[in-house]
Amino acid sequence: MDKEISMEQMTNFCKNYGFIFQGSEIYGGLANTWDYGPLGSRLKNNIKDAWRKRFIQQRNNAYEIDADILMHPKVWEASGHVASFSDPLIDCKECKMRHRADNLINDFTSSSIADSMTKEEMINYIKENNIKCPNCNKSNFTDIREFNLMFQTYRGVTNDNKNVVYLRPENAQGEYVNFLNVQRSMRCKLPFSIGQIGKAFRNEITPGNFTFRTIEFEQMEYQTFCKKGEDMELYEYFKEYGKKFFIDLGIKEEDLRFHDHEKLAHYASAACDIEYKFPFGWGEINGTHNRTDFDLSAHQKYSSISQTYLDPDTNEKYIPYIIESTYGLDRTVLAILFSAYHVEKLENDEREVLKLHPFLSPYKVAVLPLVKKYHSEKAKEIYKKLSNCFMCSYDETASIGKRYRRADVIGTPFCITIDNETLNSNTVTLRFRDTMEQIVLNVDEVASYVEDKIKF
RNA sequence: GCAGGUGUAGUUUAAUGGUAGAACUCCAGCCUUCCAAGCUGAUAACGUGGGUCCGAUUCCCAUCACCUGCUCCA
Repeated sequence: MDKEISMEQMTNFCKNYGFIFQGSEIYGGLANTWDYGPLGSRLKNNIKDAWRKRFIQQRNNAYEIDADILMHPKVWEASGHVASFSDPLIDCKECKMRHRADNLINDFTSSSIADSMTKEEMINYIKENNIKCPNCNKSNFTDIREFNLMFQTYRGVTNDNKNVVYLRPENAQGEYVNFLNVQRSMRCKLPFSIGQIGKAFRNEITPGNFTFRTIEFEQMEYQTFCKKGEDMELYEYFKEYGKKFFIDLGIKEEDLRFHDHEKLAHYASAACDIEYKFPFGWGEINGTHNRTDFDLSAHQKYSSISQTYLDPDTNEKYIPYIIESTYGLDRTVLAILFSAYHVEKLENDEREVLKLHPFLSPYKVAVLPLVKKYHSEKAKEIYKKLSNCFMCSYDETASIGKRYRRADVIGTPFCITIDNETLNSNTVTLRFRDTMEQIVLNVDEVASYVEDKIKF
């Protein structure tokens, strides 16, 4: 961006132009929920399509699925989320600092004995050993409260514990439990990939930065199943492939960086984020993980269904390794908005312009009659025709200059004006958003001209 | 979850213990033949709930939401 824009200004921008609205706004809002408006959902869907093109269409042996949000509860036991997503939290009554009880004990003893303790055992241990708050050095804690990051609900009409189901906290398990289904039905050989776009839910209390951290969020996930030994090469490959994807979407390379993890999640042997430089600092927009054979092994154990692959080349049977590359869709939308937002100084004026990749733009062409009473009939005719090919907008109010600006600020790459020449010789003036250059085209050439320019 | 800040039309804001004025935007009309022109008109706001008070947008309390910084998570 040429001009710094704060998170607050971006929030207002998104509201003003119909990209993103606060969730349940008329009721005062619900924390960390945001609704995509007409332009925001177009942008988001275009990003999904761009991802599909790069990750499914243009790659060999890659398949998209659409798994259910609700899955068998055992899935989350196998994945480790039931255990590791419920942290035993404890608050210091003196300084109000919140801690994890198991960490307090483990740090105190320099061991991992708390990992096998129950809640009561942990409370007692802290009391007996007079473990102090690391912040204020006093020992006056609340009870332990377990806070599970997974949203729980119940199937059936009774709130019986046996009927607990979870909203998925990640999409990945949908791909893993369908590994064999996809492999058989698509006759896949390793390595192959399963991608999925969908919503996931995490019941986090932590505040978000606009849509950066929300309780409901959408991911574009890509799981590549491979032979052990080929995993690290693929891992490195997908890190770079992901970065290139973001650059192709229009994010500047200097606003991106890799962040290798030292502390790893329970399922991963290697993890690296791609981060974007947001106003609040660097924030993760992609995560690439080497999940090894952890997930499929766990599902084999919990389901008693073999998750092995018979390698036709070597006749070996083994559980594949998985390289996961996850894209936070809402975060990608936000990063792209920040990247695209510009304020340009003109001679006596300035313009706000969203320099989106044309493929991502909500509208591809704005159709503008030069003078409403002379040209609007013809313009509507052309608008109707072009709308068969791509999203168009139509604007006949206020001056032509103002209408150009309206198109600029929402990222429409092309404007065509309908004037007397259109009526006489069937030509229109086509104007580029980025350079404000104009060319004259025959009406019948517009669609194919634009189609060519909006490719991803 | 902690600390601080903010909350008045879509946006930016003004004033006020006696229910609010503007600019921009948007809409309608006039004008206008290529980059936010002009004129006329219209719509539109005190986050929510309590309390004090004859009366609260204003003072107090609570709550909700957002922003900033921590913390946490990945």
